[in-house]
Amino acid sequence: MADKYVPQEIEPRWAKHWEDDGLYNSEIDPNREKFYAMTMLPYPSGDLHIGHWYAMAPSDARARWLRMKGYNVLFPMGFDSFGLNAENAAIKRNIHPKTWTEKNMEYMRQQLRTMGTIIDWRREHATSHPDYYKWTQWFFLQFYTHGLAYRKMSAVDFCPQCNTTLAREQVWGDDRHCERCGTPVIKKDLEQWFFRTTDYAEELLDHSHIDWPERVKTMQTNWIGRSEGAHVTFRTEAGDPIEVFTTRPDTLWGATFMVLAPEHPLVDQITTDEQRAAVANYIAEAARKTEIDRTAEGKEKTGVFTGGYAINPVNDERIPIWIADYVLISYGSGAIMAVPFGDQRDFEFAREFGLAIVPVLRPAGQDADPVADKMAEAYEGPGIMINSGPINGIEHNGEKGSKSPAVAAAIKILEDKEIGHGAVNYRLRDWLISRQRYWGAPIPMVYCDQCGIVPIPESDLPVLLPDDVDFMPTGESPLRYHEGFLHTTCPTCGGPATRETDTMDTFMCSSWYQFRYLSPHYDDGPFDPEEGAYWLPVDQYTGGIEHATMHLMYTRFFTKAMRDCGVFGPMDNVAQAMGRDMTGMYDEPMLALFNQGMILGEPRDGDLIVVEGAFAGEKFNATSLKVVTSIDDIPIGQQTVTGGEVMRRVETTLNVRTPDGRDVVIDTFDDTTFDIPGFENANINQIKHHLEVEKMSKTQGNVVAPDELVNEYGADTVRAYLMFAFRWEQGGPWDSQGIQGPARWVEDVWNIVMGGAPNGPADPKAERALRRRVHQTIQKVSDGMETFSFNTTVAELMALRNDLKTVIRDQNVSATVWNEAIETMLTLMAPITPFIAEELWIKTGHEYSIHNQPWPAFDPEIAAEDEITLVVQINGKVRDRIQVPADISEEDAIKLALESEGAVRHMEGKEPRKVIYINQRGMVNIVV
RNA sequence: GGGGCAGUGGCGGAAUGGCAGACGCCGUGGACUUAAAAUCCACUGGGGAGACCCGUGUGAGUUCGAAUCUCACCUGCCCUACCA
Repeated sequence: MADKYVPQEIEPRWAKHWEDDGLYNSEIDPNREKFYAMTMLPYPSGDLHIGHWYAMAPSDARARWLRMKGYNVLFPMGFDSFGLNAENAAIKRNIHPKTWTEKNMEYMRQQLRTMGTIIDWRREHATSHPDYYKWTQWFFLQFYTHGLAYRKMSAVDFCPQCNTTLAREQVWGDDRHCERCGTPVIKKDLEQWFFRTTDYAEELLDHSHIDWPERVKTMQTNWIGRSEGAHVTFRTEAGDPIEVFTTRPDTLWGATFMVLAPEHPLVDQITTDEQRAAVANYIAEAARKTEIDRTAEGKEKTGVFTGGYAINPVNDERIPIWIADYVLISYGSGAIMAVPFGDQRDFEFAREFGLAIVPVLRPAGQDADPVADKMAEAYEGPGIMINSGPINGIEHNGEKGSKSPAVAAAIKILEDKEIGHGAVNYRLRDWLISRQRYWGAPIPMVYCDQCGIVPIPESDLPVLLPDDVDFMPTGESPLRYHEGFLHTTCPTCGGPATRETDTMDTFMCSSWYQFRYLSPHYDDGPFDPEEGAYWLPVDQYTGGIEHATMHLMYTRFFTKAMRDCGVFGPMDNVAQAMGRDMTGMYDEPMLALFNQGMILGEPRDGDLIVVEGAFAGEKFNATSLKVVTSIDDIPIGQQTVTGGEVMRRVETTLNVRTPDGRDVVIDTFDDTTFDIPGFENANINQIKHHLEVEKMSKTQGNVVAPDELVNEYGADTVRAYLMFAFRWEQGGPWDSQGIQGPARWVEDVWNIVMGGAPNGPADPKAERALRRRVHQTIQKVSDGMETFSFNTTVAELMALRNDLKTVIRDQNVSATVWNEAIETMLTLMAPITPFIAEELWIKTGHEYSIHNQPWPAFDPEIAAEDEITLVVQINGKVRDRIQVPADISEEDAIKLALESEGAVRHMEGKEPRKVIYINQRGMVNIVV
């Protein structure tokens, strides 16, 4: 063969050619339908890992497919380049975050270019560049002006490792740890900036205009946590109001005590002198306890009586006020009315402290009222109200909110008596955006003794990050110690003022980046209205599920807030002139979303070793070490020889599991001899340790480097493998053997195409069969691209390869039919393996570029089978298969089926009771 | 405790009411080779000489027909959690 497949030569050449030509430059074209496809932008950690490839390459393939289908496609890329990693690197390695970030981005750009994407690099942006964060700051000012940003002192979550506050969404898990570093958070009282996300709670619950995965919608819905009920105002004996939220206002007549969160502002006032010491003690205890301690104690209720009393507004009963840490200051009003009869937590608390329980409902289907002393747990089900004055006899049907007649009746009474009103409460909190860190966009505000909080005028943006800063992790922003940054003059009065030294949560930068791609160098606004009117909104977004309640909520909030601040106004006229109807187009950032899965590390057994040496206490000091092939070669229970499977290696120490299941720690030294088959001068570094299926991480040693794969196999093969290996939405553990399949496929295609057309006598039947297969492949590949079923898409193309190999062996189609098949196959492959498709396209005498070819048209007539296998079933079991013409009539099919050998044998002369004919599947089922 | 998703060969997976296991990896046998790699050919869910039988986490059900629909259970993963 004259020409061998050398991806290392082909791929860089085409990558350069395409870029020099601007083949993938996306320009506004009102005559063509646009498609804005986007993948979540990477953080510039410094190395593109296999997860980036897995997220981007299939997305790129789909964008390419849409492009060939005739859409004007925009597929941009940028960097989420503010953030803690850069700052931590600065502290650790004494490199400036800017230097570190820029260097990483430069390297990653090069890596990304090997992937063969249709990224339009002219539109790249990085969120840490001043011409980007100027507009992040501008959005802050817009939100501030429109009342969507406010500053408040509150108990906020603080990560002691990252030395900064976190938004509620960024605190994860049972132990409430930092999303980024895993350290449990602590509470701090701080003045912080918030965005009013809760104003949008109701709108964020509405997912009806977006095609997003159910899972994401459910997670967001649960996160927002809407509950319907009522606000009720109780009063202390002194007349101070205590507002509570309840989902069960119908049970108000059973409220026998109140509980305040220990941090509640009224606690001090209510507490009587006798109780003061006990209360102070309890508050101190609660503050001291970490979240972990609280959970560790399970649901054991603790609390203290304040000595104070409140009046139940519906029946004027005098009820005691307690404090307890099961009431959270951060939810609702930080105070509850306790109804031990109908709420399990209140029930437990009442039983613990001997408080009154008043039944207020007769459970459905029972003919006697419940007796408080006999109850084992609270009753939360439906029934008829009792002991509840004006609402006695009304039904609580178990439905939530006003759908329950009893709840509706209770709300009416509250509103009539003006002691409360129907209300909706959300679990969602306002978004805390202040971060006490350097490497982020400065919040553009100043504090003036004369004028108070003053926004920086738009014309003075951006507020630049100073370069010369000490990166000491103090828990306060390093900017606070930068005199030149800190001290400024008040924009209003010109007097001395200090700047806000906190920076913004980096999720703020990524909340609007889809807009900046449109015009990354535009100077008169965050994006060019001309571009926006054409490209917006994003048609297809792809990325990981981990951002369901973070980035994906924030960007939805941001888009809606932008709309309400009038940011999209300038686009309207342009859109109208273009003939685009933008109704509802500013409500959601991304119309469709697809979540790809994650690639996990490859599992592997550790080396089996036999070690000679001696035990020194618990450890075994090795003099020689040998890798063996069988567990039977390892002696057990000896003093000078041990061994087993290597489970872990830390420096020169090995953790080994012996054949009888014990764990031994083996120390090796400079003079320890190593005998490892396949290595000349073996050393400890060549010992392989056991790997479980886990997330990839450097410390685990299970990281797959895409650069190495590209060097070895070429980007086309890596792309194809990532699309073929798993269901894209699922992901799974890496399999280093599996890449052989796609590697052979790509190489086969090369050899098939370079081998040229067959030259034997053509067989019309074989020609028809080949054309049929080609058109069936067009349909299946198109369907697969549409539905993100990339694995079956590649499988179909592999199957076509198999058929072409058969044709080569049989040498029985004409050059015309052959060439048509090759042409179509290359076009179908172009989105998946862009380099080899282009190279072979040109080599087979076609015009540059294959990536400007239209997607092949599917012809159902050519794809139709003319003969099918008729499956004959008796009572649902396959008993025969017969070849019949595809257009066989029902009668003929049934007749042939009844006469078939297998059917006759299994019917044993019985009469068919019923015969079912399935046309589409070519099947006859005979019931006897 | 609440909510969601999933369970198919040794492995990744295909089939969403109609021939279970497409496509690929691994494996086995053979060809080529002094040999190996690569490549090519054949086989590759289990049982059985075979006709056939069994088989999609378990058990029931609906149906002429169930991996697919319904119910219960088991297992795993994800989210959430004293949310009033």
